[in-house]
Amino acid sequence: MTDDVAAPGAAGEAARRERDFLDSYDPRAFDPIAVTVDVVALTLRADRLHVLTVERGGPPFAGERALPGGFVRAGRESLDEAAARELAEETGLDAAALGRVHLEQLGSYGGPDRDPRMHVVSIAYLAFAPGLPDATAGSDAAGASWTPVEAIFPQGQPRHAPRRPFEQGRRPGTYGGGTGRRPGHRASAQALAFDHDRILADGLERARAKIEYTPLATAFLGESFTISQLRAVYETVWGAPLHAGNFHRKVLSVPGFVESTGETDNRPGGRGGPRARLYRAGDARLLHPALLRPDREEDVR
Amino acid sequence: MTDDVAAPGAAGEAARRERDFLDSYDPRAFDPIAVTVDVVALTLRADRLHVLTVERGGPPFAGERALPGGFVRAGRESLDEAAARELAEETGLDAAALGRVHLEQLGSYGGPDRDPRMHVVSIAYLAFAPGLPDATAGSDAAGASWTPVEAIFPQGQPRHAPRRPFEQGRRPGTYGGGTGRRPGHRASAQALAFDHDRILADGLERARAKIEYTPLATAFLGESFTISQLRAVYETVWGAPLHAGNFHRKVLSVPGFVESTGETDNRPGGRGGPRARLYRAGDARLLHPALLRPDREEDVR
DNA sequence: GTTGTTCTTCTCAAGGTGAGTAATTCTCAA
DNA sequence: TTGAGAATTACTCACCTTGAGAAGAACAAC
Repeated sequence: MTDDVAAPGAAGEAARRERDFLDSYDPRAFDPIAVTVDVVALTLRADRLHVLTVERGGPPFAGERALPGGFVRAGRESLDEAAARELAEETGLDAAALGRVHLEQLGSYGGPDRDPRMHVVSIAYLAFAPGLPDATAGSDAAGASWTPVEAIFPQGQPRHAPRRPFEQGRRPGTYGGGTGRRPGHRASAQALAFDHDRILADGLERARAKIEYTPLATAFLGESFTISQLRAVYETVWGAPLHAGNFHRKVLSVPGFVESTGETDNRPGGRGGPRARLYRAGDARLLHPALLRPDREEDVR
Repeated sequence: MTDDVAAPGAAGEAARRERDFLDSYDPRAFDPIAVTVDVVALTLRADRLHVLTVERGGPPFAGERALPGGFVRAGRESLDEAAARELAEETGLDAAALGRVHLEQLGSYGGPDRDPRMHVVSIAYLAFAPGLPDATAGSDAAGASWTPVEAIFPQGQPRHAPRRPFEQGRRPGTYGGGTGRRPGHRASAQALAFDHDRILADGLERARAKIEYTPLATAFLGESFTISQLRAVYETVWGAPLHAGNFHRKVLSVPGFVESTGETDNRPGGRGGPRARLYRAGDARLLHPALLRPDREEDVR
């Protein structure tokens, strides 16, 4: 049915009418909606997940913390470009360093009341960054800094309390202790301005899901890394300890996930054990088979 | 570090400043960006995947086909509401019928030149609908109709030619034949207006991925269905035949995917075989373990 | 040296998957 | 009426992946 999907016939007449239409078109005839990009930039520091936040310099929500973001420059940049620009401005990274950062679109948030000024549609982006220097506030953002995710969602919010299928190999600092907040403590009020709590929660869930079937966990690490460091990424993002032996076997058996550099770690601050072999990211874009999160029975409902 | 994530102190002063700011705020001070929603609505008709398209009544791209969509009503609706409204208008469905339709956000498209009129950011939505009546053009859309996806992407576009691990159980009409287009034939020019080809391609890939780990394939079917009908959904969306026996075992073994109604099909147009048992969608939101697409080695790269 | 920790490799049992076979029930056409 | 063909459903079997545990070797700290 209806096979005339493309109708390139009668091109001259149609082109003239299009021109007439565009000449008389007034972009300001509509009620305006502002378009912004917000970035959920995640990184790992000292075995804890951190998110880049800024302190808002002016109203609305002056003084509160928020995700970095800003208005899209109308007619001059794409959404991806706007997100990359905002991230670069806030972190002070140059294009080269930004090349090692994974940036993908997360989703859009467009409720009419999410910003008191006017109807603002925000396109959220998710970034995975390797350990970055302290975010020296680029220009407009008053104070950009890496905030521990647990400081915003004390319990790991949309996630349930992590279970421990076994206690062996528990690594300290992976979850819990450090902030002095007791487990069970929850953020009663919102921690970030606007609906950025929700955006961050969505970003975290996306990150947790994405490292299951893509090699993006390596984006949190440097050029070369050990299997243990890679495992620490998974344990930190998922908030659950993993079986070291099985993880090792799995990572090496998935084709294209990592490839050996032939070198070994020089162990700067190790707590014992043999020198680990170093690997770099392979050429796989998809993990096959995937590394699945343990114990997701509850999520099935 | 920086534990003062929420700063509710000095509330009076801050509130007064916020009010002053909002009173003097002019929403039209910025270069405008228009915000639209576009919907990739998929359904199954006669064992072929169809997408809802409209013929554009006016410029730009007058006369060409496009995805249904329209401007978001500033200050009056959320993105989700706008997408549901557009879908309802285009299909002529009431709220009740729309309740059976799955609608989720797909992604945003915001290149500065994707619309010749001005910078338009479009939030795309993806809908899974059961067999719907002919889309009687609601109001504004000239002619809304269900277009076979193969008419837009003759070869199944972003997908490679489907392989056949086995020939047994090939169902006619699942892919290939019907349009008279020979395999190998590709759409050279774009088939849909704007960048809607790309949006549709992204929607198809999302649909293919989503039915792997969610029970959303049932959203293409009626209240009750047979395992074979469910398998036909997977075969049509994935464009590859599946092993009937293994599929059967798998679907029944995943907890919460389907539940028996106790009844059997009355077989309106069957080609033989015993009456199949009927099932309805279960209460699972995630398939565990997932039904994975066969043969994705190439995608891994 | 001794102790404890980490890296790496094995083993084993349990469960999921792809492929094939078969009994049964139905439609359709000779 | 009968036989061919097809669909539903249930098995079987070999293979692979996974979770859990164990163990040897290498290294740091006391």
